[in-house]
Amino acid sequence: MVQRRANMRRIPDSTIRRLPAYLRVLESQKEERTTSVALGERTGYSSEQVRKDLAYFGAFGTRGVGYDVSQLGQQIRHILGLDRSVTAVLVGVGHLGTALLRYTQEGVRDVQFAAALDNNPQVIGGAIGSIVVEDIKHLESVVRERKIRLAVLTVPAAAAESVALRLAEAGVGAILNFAPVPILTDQDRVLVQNLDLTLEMQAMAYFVTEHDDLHPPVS
Amino acid sequence: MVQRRANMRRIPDSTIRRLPAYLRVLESQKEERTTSVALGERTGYSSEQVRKDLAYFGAFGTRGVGYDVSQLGQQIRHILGLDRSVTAVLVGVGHLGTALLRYTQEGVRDVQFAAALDNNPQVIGGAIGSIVVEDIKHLESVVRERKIRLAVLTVPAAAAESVALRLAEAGVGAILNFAPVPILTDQDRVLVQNLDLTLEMQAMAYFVTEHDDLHPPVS
DNA sequence: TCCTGTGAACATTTTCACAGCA
DNA sequence: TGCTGTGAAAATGTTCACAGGA
Repeated sequence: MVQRRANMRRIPDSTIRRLPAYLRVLESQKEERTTSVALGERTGYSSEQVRKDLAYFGAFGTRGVGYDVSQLGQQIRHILGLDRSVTAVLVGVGHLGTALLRYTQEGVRDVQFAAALDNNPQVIGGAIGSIVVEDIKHLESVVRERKIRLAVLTVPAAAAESVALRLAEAGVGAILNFAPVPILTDQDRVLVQNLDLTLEMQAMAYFVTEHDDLHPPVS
Repeated sequence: MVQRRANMRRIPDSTIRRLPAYLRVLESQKEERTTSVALGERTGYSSEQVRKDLAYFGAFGTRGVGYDVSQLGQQIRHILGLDRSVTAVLVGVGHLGTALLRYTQEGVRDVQFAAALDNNPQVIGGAIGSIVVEDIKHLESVVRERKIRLAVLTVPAAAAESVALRLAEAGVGAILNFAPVPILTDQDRVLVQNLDLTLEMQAMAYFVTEHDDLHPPVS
């Protein structure tokens, strides 16, 4: 889960996490108007949930009618900061990093990577789409000069902590960490979201497992 | 979030999601014993949280002492079903799929992929580690013959829904969907967890954005 | 009438505080 | 004394139910 620096906040985290999903539906929408029911169906959330989420930032739907698609989209982009082109740095251009670099070059609504860094000479200098991979030794100057506030970490476990430290030191505001080890330090300076894909798969295993025998507390 | 088929449940979802993190710490642990405080520090959760999670399935720590590392590890593996070698199928061997295939071949504790499928002739027949990529047209027989219960979807958005349908039809119990579009159908037959990495990045953008101007509900 | 916006009820999750065993 | 296990309180998140404007 996201750990916050301060805690004064008006919009719940859970709402923030759903906004990008609404946004994507809105951007694939041809009609000018939509409703909370339609938005709910296409995102998998309840219509009440949708309305409550949108109401948090004073969304103006029209009673009896619904929401204006482009206006609402613009508003969500503004909340998320996506209208101010959030620039990010990706560290670790392996398969996962490459996948993320490609995804984010497909849509305009996405977070844009201003740089991709790696320490592998075989990778440095190569391009993923329009982004040229640079040497990780330039991490500090890249972050400072391009005013990067968001970092995505896709490095091996062993490197994660030290790279995170350098990123925090260089002044990024948040780190989305995909390395298979949690980043635990410096959480008052940067916000860290750990997202470990192998852990997610292990959790899923539970849901396909028969548990009849489990609960009688084992002795 | 995970949507459940039934809802009788004793261990909360939130607990299940943390168990793999505890497990990983336990397996990198040299000492024979550990405590809820140590486990908390290394996973980023509070010690009370750890104790409560472990108590759900009748864990036996020893008061005044702590938990037996190997016993607790074994117990968590059992809860998650990882001691019965959960076999999974990966569909879509792009960069993300390849990354997942590699990760899960590194540790014994992980979910093991029994098959990887794709529709690209360039990819079919190739190997990622010890796993040979097979033609997606064999999806149904692969799932049935290898008794696969868990599917990981890393296909393009356009293919996600139809592949999910085939997987559900073939009898998998759960789908972990990384495609940038939510799987919404058939949720009473299979459990679906949608995990969209680009959406996660967009949500992170919020946390590095200044919001002073936002809240005065916009008019 | 239709669909939003929202207080209130409900449910879930986390944190607190401490009793109790080794 | 040290650390677990657990009720109770607090916080957070979701659903219900309906008032009210277009």
